[in-house]
Amino acid sequence: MKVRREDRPGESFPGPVEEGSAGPGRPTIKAVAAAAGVSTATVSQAVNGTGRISEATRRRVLAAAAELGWSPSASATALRRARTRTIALVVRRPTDVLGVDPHFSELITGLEGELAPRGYGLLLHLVPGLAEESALYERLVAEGRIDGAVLTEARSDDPRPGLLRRLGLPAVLLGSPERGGPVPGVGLGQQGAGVREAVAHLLALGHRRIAYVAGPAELVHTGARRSAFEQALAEAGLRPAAVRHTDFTEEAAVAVTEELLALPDRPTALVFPNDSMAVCGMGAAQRAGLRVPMDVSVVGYDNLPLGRWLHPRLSSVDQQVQRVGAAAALTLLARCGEDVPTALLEGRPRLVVRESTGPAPAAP
Amino acid sequence: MKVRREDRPGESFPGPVEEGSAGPGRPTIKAVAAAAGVSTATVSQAVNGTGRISEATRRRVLAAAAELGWSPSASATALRRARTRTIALVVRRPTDVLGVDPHFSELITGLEGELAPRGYGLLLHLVPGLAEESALYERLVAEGRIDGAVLTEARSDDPRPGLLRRLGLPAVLLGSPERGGPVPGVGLGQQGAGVREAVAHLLALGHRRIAYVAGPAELVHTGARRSAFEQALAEAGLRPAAVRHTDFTEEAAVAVTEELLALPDRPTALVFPNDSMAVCGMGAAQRAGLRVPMDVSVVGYDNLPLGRWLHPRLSSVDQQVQRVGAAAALTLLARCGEDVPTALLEGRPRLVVRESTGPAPAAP
DNA sequence: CGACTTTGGTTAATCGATATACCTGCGGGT
DNA sequence: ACCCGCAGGTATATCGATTAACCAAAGTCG
Repeated sequence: MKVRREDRPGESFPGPVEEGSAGPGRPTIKAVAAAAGVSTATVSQAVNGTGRISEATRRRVLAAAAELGWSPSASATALRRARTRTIALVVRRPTDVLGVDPHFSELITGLEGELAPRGYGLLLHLVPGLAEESALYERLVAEGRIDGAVLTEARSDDPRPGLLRRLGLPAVLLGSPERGGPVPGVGLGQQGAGVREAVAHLLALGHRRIAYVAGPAELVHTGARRSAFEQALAEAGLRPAAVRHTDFTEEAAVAVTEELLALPDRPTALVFPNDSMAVCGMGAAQRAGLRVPMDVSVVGYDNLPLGRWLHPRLSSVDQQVQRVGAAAALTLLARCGEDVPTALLEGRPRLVVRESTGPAPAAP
Repeated sequence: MKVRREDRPGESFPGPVEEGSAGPGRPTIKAVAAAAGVSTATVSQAVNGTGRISEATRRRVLAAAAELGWSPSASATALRRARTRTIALVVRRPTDVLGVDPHFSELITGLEGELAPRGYGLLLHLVPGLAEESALYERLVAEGRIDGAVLTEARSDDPRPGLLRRLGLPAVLLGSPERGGPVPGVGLGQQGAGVREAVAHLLALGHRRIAYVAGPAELVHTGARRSAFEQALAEAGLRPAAVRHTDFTEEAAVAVTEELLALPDRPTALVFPNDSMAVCGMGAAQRAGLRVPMDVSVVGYDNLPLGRWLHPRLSSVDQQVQRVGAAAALTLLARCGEDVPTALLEGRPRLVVRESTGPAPAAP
């Protein structure tokens, strides 16, 4: 199919929109001032609540503004105040054929919930790699397009906090438990607790050969979770059946699962670093003729909505990404000089037990 | 967990970022002009390629700009030119507890691919309902925050194209085959073809009792696909085993599936309006003790990445959402006065046959 | 009663870039 | 020698809002 444009008889939306076709254009502060019989300065002060304006005049101005449907121009305000009321979220996508991790959908939902009511916008960008991400921040800052940025997936040696600090751009970092870095970290910090709970659950079900599928080694949370996993097992006097690092792709999930299930001493439970991969792993296991959870148990991470509806329903660690997003937004807004309540992120990651985990199979 | 901020000994990122902490602030066009020994007008013209500037001076200016790391201020340019180089995408999410439909991730990927290289940004907003969506456009336009908008999920009596036309905002509408409306439609127009192909596939497999799960009746594509479905069956001398409208939520998918499978004359195949719902339906069927595809076949729509990895792998109609996104971006950019190639959207929706469809079970 | 404060507003500079109108040499034609 | 045209820039108004400085009128107080 071709995008309409040629071979159409009754073309009704020609080329670019002609300027001024919408009448006299949008009203400016001048029009409002004239309508209210005051100066533009008064309008500005009335709307912003600054300066000394009588209640009567203020109402008159507000009425005039509403009447004309006027809102201050974002560009003009941004220029004058050097604040754009825009926050950037840059998503690095592993490969460019796949879409964005569903994880981000949740995060965005959480962010938007706090940003929108305060008149802030979310500027979304997708980049292939870390180098492009840094270059993008430089450009966005150089152009003065944003007031702050949300950094996701902290890495062990992450160049971004330092960069943004140098650029003077407020930022928050997700996925890092570290304190005192160049930018504040938010949530996703007690990842270990979630993993520990998952391990405890599996141990209680009688599992002894538990394998762990980890994310890319360069991510901070990968290490945190991995050591939590190993430690939790160690406390029970066990060692991991296996630990494999992956690049977070579905392909890798399938490949690793197949490999783990072919091990001479097959693990009875698999712990995955996110739900997408867990789903893939579950599929791979089933395809290999194993039943979940009778032959092998599977645990995911993130508790995506979809997991509730699969068969079997996916047991997963809920880390409340939405709330983390909200907290990140609040923290960032505070750093942008906005007057917001302190971000409270009560609770920690919790395991949600569903159907993909069950008693360990009797020893063969 | 609490967001760090209190009870911390070595606070190292205090309150709002203090102004000017990053040195002399970002360079302006004046600095570049001074460095190059020319006027600011010359700098502007050199950078924009307008006016008459000698090649030598141009290079000198560009060098100075690069040296200082200067890019024109987006706010200033936007104010002067009345162009923000920002496009809005407003996502309406059915309920606020769930995240964003993965479908949108694909769409965004496609949009970004064309927007980013041209220096355009994507402003993302989430709203609960249609009324809020319209109000949001009004605000964004009143504030002059955007140059255009991508409208998704065309409705049969959609107020948005008219609204944006009145507001004078360039826009494209996704999911509408209609021509000649107030704004151009893009792709997602031959939905019928995809459904027809799916039906043909099922018929060839021997299915005779095929049920159709439809989206909300108010969406344009729902009607288009539904009639394509009924027509395709009619051509084979059949009637739908059932047609049910839903609100696109996972809950509805599960409920409808359970209802359909409990029908006295149980359908042997189910066609869903998107992959998320198909996955839910598949889960519901399996949970009801049915095997997919031996007892019941399932077809989705969208061909999301995840479908490839489930067990069984999901048969689905691929409508190339990413490409549609790219085409939408190009069409919109053209309407914004940008010089871009005409959007070509070759191909039409195609069925991808995987494992969730199989021969119809022998009649009981 | 005159200096002083307070109230309620206005004037004008400013943010950074763009575009129009306007100079300034300089070579060429006559 | 004089005017013209043009290449190559520059001075300045402008986009729309904010804000510091300022001002007029109306209390206020010793």
